[in-house]
Amino acid sequence: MEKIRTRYAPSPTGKMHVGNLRSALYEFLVAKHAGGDFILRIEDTDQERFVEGAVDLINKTLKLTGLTYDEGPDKDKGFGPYVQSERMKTGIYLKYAKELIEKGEAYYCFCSKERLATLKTEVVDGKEITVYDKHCLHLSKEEIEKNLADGLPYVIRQNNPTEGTTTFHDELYGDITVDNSELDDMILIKSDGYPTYNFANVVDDHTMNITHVVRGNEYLSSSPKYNRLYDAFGWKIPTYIHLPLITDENHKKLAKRSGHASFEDLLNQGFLPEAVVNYIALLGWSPEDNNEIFTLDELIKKFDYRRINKSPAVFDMQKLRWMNGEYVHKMDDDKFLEAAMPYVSEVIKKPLDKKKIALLTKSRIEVYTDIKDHIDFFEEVPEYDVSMYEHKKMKTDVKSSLDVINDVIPLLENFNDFSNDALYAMLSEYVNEKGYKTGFVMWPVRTALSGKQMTPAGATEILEILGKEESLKRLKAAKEKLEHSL
RNA sequence: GGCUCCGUGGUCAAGCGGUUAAGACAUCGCCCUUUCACGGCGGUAACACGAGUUCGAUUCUCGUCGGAGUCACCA
Repeated sequence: MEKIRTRYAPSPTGKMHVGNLRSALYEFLVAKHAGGDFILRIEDTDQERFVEGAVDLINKTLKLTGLTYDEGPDKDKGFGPYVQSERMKTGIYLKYAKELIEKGEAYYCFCSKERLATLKTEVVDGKEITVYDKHCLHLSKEEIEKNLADGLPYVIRQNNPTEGTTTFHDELYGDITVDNSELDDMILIKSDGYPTYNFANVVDDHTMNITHVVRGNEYLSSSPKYNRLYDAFGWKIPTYIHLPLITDENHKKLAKRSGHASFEDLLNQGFLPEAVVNYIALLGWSPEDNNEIFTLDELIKKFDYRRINKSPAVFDMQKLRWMNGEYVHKMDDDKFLEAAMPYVSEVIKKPLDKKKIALLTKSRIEVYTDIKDHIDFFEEVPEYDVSMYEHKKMKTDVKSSLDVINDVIPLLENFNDFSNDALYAMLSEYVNEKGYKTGFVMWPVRTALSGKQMTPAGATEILEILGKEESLKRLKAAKEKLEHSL
């Protein structure tokens, strides 16, 4: 059996959104599951949309996500055949386009923008729909020669039939048949000499021996045109696997232009690359078993493209957050600290044990950016209302809280071992003596220390971290606050 | 609008003629508890509709409706 070769063929026009990444992932998985090769090809034939640095970003993203390619642009060895603008310098696209002209499958077109504008157009949903009228197909040989000799700008168009049908096969969607009358004479070579995606992609996929073309299903309707190209050349048609689209919450295709989250944005929001990859793998595909969490290696083993779903999937930030949390919770403490410390340092300026504070948040956060809200009270007690001392379950109110705090302050003043265990033991003793319930004491103490309803640690842990001096300062402030309110 | 594709809970998603229609996220309740979270247990919630095929349709066929994609010298 031939070796499977897939490619990821992004255009360097900006950030990578999750739809792009998902395509790359599946292309990678289709190849790797079968022990094949995964190739990166940069499609930069649109000079106007080219964005500086986009290629680096693509490389960085693939590296971060572990989608390493077997062949692709290499800074050291030059971009070679893996960047279309470089590839074009060899004249490969024009050569093949001319071959098509000789076969009658393509033709020169000298139509000006002005003439094109006079063509019958229909406006639907704000989009202009124009069908080329094959005007230049009927130019005589002499006219073409003369135009070319005069240096008139031209494009090369595919010559598609107007009758009959074309059928192509997709591994997921089955046979798809389209009336040839739907196939317009798309441009193969632009007037600036660059090939269009439509043409370059066919020439490149063939010459690079791509066996499985895996791409988003927005290409489903143009695939028949590509197949006519393959047939015209007498080339073997690749296996097609069109992927269901990933949409936003409004069920619209994810797109860079609409400002949808890019992989970079997610990273900046505190998401882990592994979690993002894991999550998007599940958008349109599911394994045979019920597992949802797996490494890239496990994915490679399990991935069977026949289990890819055909219907579009909504990108659900909430589930991504959950999944990211799964990864964070399972992380080694050291690894967690490395990533979390910057977020902690951003809020904690006092000389507190930042590592200890960071670790408190590990089981509570889903993404790193959640850290801030959990720990800001360590730096400073926020404004809060005394009603926070009232808790039905703990059976506490303002009065009882003041009593407890009045008791606790001298206890702490005469206590020097500010470690969690010792503090807890000491306060438990007080609780027992008084015949209280634990929460009856801990709730007001914790509230006084934090000014928050929820904290990542219990009262005694907070005491330990804050230390004796700061803790007493806060308790006394709370005492005053409570007295004032009575 | 033409063409193409899609249609199981709010979301992801099993299912591939006979099931009490899985599971996950979210949501709700309970337990655990030094608050919250984690964890554990449980609840609410779905086969778009109409014909046909069949002893029997979520599953096959057709139609309707709904959604999306595409119709560029963008990819």
